[in-house]
Amino acid sequence: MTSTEPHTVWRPATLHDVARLAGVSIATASKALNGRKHVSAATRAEVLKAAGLLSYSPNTLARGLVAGRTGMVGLITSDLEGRLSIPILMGAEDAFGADRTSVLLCDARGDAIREGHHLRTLLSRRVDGLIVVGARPDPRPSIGRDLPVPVVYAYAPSADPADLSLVSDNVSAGRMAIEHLVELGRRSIAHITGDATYGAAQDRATGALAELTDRGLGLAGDRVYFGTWTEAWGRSATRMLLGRHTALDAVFAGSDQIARGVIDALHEAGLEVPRDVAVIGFDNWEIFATSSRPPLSSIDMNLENLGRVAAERLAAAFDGTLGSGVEQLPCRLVPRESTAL
Amino acid sequence: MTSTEPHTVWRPATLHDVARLAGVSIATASKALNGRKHVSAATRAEVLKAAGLLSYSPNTLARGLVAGRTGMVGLITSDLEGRLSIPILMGAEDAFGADRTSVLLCDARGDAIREGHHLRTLLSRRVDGLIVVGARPDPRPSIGRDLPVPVVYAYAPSADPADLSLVSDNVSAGRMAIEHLVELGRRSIAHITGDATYGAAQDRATGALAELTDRGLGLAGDRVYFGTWTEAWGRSATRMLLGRHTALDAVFAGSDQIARGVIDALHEAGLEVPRDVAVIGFDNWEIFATSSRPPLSSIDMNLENLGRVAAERLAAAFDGTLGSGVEQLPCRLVPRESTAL
DNA sequence: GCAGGTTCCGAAAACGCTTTCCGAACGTAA
DNA sequence: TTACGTTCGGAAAGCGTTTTCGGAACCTGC
Repeated sequence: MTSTEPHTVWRPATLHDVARLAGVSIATASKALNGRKHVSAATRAEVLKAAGLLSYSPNTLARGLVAGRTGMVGLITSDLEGRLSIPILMGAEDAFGADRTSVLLCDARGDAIREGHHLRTLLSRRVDGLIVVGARPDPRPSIGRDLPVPVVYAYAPSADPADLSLVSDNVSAGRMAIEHLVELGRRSIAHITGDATYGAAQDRATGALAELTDRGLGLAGDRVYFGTWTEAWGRSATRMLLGRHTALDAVFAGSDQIARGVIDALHEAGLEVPRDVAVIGFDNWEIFATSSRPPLSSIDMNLENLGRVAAERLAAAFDGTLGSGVEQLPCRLVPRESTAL
Repeated sequence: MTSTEPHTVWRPATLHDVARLAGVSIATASKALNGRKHVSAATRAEVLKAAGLLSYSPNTLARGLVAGRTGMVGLITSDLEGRLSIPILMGAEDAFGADRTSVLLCDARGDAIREGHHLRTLLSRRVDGLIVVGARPDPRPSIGRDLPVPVVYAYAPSADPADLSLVSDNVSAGRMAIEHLVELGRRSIAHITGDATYGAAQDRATGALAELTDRGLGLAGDRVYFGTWTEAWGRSATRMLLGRHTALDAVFAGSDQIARGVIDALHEAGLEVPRDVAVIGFDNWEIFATSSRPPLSSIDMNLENLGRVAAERLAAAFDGTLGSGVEQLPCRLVPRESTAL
């Protein structure tokens, strides 16, 4: 908190510096460093040595100016806690190769004005592409047609079918959860989930019902228990179910939080998980799933994969074409003790 | 998923285009758009009209090339879920002004190799500054001395005292928690917290003890209950406390997760929160604090503020000097029902 | 009608890099 | 020796800006 010497220590070396030190022209230096032809081995070595001495690091901006590509993509999110955007970002980083492409992350905080603002900023920075991550898995307004760069929507699809959207396959995920429970030998399965206005909740329920029907089973409690995405709802819905004296040996919860409420209520009722009732959640939110007792089996939306595919689609669009429509990506079952045996 | 027309619709207009359309030189166009002097009102209007027609948006890269500033800062994090980095990023965005400065976010995933890699990439992109966010609030290795740009460490301080680090003031936070409970009239206060190897845990405990001492009180249970950052530990520590038949009318928990375990165990024992025992947590992790029953009072580390101050320090460093050492930033009490009355 | 001062505009350099293209130097074959 | 091909290296243009500086046009007061 005290030092006050001027901070700037050294200006980064430029290609010009390297060339001068190596005694060649900047053209030759450039070619040598980039492995181009028309440079003798001796000169190349000389240039590399000079670059090393100056710890030269090429100015990516300048390079981008001439190449017409910046190697940056923008990620616009509305996800306040980063639970969605960080995994997606990591997937994208992986797919691009972190050294070739960097991600500019902007949080629009659910505000369309701010979103437009960020969009303009990113475009003026000449990002090569855009990933838009919504806050809830339902169609959201398109961020704009005819943008100068390709755009991929992840998690929340665009309402405009001309856009390309990547979402997790909630229907299959619903089937997957039921399949898992049935293979455990469970036959009286209830589905307690969140807000019925969420398309994802509907899709998961649809998938679950389809799988049950295919196996000649019905839903314990006779209906899907829609409610809110809270522990409290998980508890009260479970109490309702138990109060009806229906047979119950498994619950498919629409989120890990709901699942925790379910487990709570089951324990209260003297039932043991998974012996008496197996429980599976959704989201695989580590902090909830692993700190639950017993640890919670869950369906993971594979967000890293979403990010990875988004990056691939963008990369393809850079030198080619971008598709359109909604692409469903598979979820993944993460079994833990709450569905063990 | 079917459209395959070539994607690129239009190349963004350049200053050259604007100038041509307005019938002036690019120098004049530049001056007109940037509000410089030496441009007549008429010409300026003409240029602005042309820019509007072409929906011109200046190329920030090119601008950065000549200005020697990119208007980008790098944020290197190891925070897998983004719980820390997103709030810090938002604070930084706010302080910089999202239109002037953008944030390149890189996740090092706790890997020093990857961190070095990201560092190099960011430097070659000529970011104007760097924010390093650690995963746990303990000193971490410096990312490097004599970098060409100013660096601020947030949340986790750098081990090198020559670096500037911004951390939350855990000692004061500990005092704050105790003060709050005492003002509620509580006198038998226990402290159940996480891993003793965490400096933050020690600091909070130190603050709590100091405040108790200042008020002539001791710690219920006679010692700080260090353990793990889990609900399970919160439960078992609480059971131990209750088993000792010590008077207990409040618990200061080291994290919101621990606090939830504490509340669970209290309920199990037939005690009511906050009537019999008040509970305060730490982190103010919304999802835990608000879904707890009753909603959990907690100490918020003010991460947005951390980000904001980081941005301010960097901005000051751009045209001046960067301090060094560890700067403690205040936490904030968020009262909810678990300490009501 | 002319020195002097304002205004306004444009040519050109610069930022750091890549790439095209031309010329120099060398070696080889006739 | 001349002619030709090959291999290297450098000059220069260009990417899209900003900024400096010189000059043209105009106006003022004598």
